[in-house]
Amino acid sequence: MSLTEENYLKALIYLSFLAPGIKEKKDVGTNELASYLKLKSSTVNEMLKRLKEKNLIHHEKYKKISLTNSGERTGLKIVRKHRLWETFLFTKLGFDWIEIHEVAEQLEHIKSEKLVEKIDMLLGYPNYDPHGDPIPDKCGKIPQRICKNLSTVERGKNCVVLAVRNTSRDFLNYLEDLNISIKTEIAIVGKIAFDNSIKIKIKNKQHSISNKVADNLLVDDSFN
Amino acid sequence: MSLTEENYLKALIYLSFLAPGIKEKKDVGTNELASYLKLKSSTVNEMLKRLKEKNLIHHEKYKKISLTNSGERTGLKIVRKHRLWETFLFTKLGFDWIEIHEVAEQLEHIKSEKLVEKIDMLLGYPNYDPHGDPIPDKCGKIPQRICKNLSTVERGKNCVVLAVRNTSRDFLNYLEDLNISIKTEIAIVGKIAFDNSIKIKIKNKQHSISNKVADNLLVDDSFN
DNA sequence: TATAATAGTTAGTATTACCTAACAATATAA
DNA sequence: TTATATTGTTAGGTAATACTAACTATTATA
Repeated sequence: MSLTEENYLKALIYLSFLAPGIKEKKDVGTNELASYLKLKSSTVNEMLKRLKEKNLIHHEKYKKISLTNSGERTGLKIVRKHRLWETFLFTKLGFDWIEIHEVAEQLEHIKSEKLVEKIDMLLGYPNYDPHGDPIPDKCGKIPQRICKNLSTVERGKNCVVLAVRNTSRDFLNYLEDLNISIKTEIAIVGKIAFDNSIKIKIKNKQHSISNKVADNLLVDDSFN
Repeated sequence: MSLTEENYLKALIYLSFLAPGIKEKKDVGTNELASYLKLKSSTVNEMLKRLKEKNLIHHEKYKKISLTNSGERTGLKIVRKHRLWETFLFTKLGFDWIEIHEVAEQLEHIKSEKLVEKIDMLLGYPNYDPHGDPIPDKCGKIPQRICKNLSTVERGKNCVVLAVRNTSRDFLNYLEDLNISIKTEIAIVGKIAFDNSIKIKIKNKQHSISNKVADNLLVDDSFN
C-alpha cells in the first residue's frame, strides 16, 4: 500500500464519518474528496479505479464513494497511527498543539506494526489524542466518548462537544454565533458562582455562557 | 529533497568513508553505487545528473563520483537521523539490534528539524548508536572515537575495532580467519586469569584470543 | 421540461524513478 | 599492444501520480 493510497483512505474515513459534525456515515463525492485532498477530480478518479480494484472502496460510475470493510479497517489503522504519533509528539517531546499534525502526517506512514504498538505502550494506551479525538484501537474500534454536561466540567479543563440536547432553532443559532458545533473544542476558563454562568474559550476567543446553555451541551473531558 | 535523493547521498557517504574498513575518503564508481543500492547503473546515471545539477556531487563523464561539501553535509544529516532513530528504537522502545535498521531506514526521512533535536535530547545527546557507530552532530561533525586496547575492555562489554597496531602478514591473516576487520563488533565474553587470554564473540561465534593479540587491537567501548 | 449549474469521466501530457538493451570508454592481461 | 573484460552512458520503455482540457451525466431551477 502506497503512501498516496493511504492518504486517500484516510481522507475517505474523515469525510465519511470522522469529520466534525457528522453524525452517521455518509457516502463521499469525487469532487468533495478531490477538494479535500487539494487534487483535481480527474486525478482522484484514476485513483478510485485502483482502490476499487484493490477492494478498498465501493464505487460505480457517476455514483458516490463508500469504503469497504477492508478499506475502513486499513484507513482506521492510519488514523490510529496519526493520533498516537500526535500524542507522542505532544506528551513525550513537548511539541505544541499546532506543530504535531504536520509531523504526524509523515510519521503515520511508517510501516512497522511493532513500532505502533510500542509507542502505544510507551504512552500508556491512551484513548484520546491531545485534541481530544479518540484513538482507534488495534482492531479499529473507536473508544466510546464519556458523555457529560458542559456545566459539570471543572475550571481549567478542556472538552469536546459531542452532542446538543436541545435542537430548537434559537439554540442552534446561538451556538452558531458562538462558533460551537459537534467536535468543537472548549476550554473552561472560569465559573461564576453568582449565576452559575461559565467563562469559556473557543479558538482563542473568550465567551460567557449561561448555565442553561451549558446544561444543553454534552461534552467529553476525559482526555485531560 | 526527495527520499530517493536522500538515499543516494547516504549511500555515497557510506561508500566513500563510512563503510567498515575505509581509512580515508575515496571516490565512488557508478556500478559500485548501483550495486549497493540494488539498482541498475543506468538508473543511477540519471540520478547522478540531477545530483550534480543540484550541486550535491562532483561527477565528470566516465569518472568517479565524490560528494560536494553541500552533499556531504546533507548526507550526514540523514546518517545522524538514522542513528538517532536506531538509538531511540533500541533504548526507548526495546527493539532489538536486528530490527532497528529497517525501521530507521524509514524514520530517517521524516522532515522536521525539531523532531530530530527533541529525540536527541530525549536520548541524552548520545555519541554512539547501539552498534557503536558514531552519531554525527547537528553540524555533521563525527565524534572522535575513544581508543583503547581490547585487552583493557571489561567482561560483558561490547566494543568496535578502530585500528590494528601490528600490520604483519601473519597477524592480518589471523584476524581474517577470526573475521575481524575495522569496525567489527566484538563482545567480551570472559577473561582467563591464567594466561590473560580473552573469550570473545564475533557475529555470534565464540573465539578465544591471546593477550598478545588483544593488545594489538585498538577498540572503542564508550557506547556501552 | 428545457436549460444552466454542478459533478464526474476521459484523453492526452509531464515527471519521477525505475527498467532493458545496445553501445562507448577505460582498464587488464595475454 | 591488441583482445577482452569491466565500467559507464545513451536510448527507449513502463508504472505511479500528478496535471489541463474537453467531454458526459446528473441535479436544480426558472
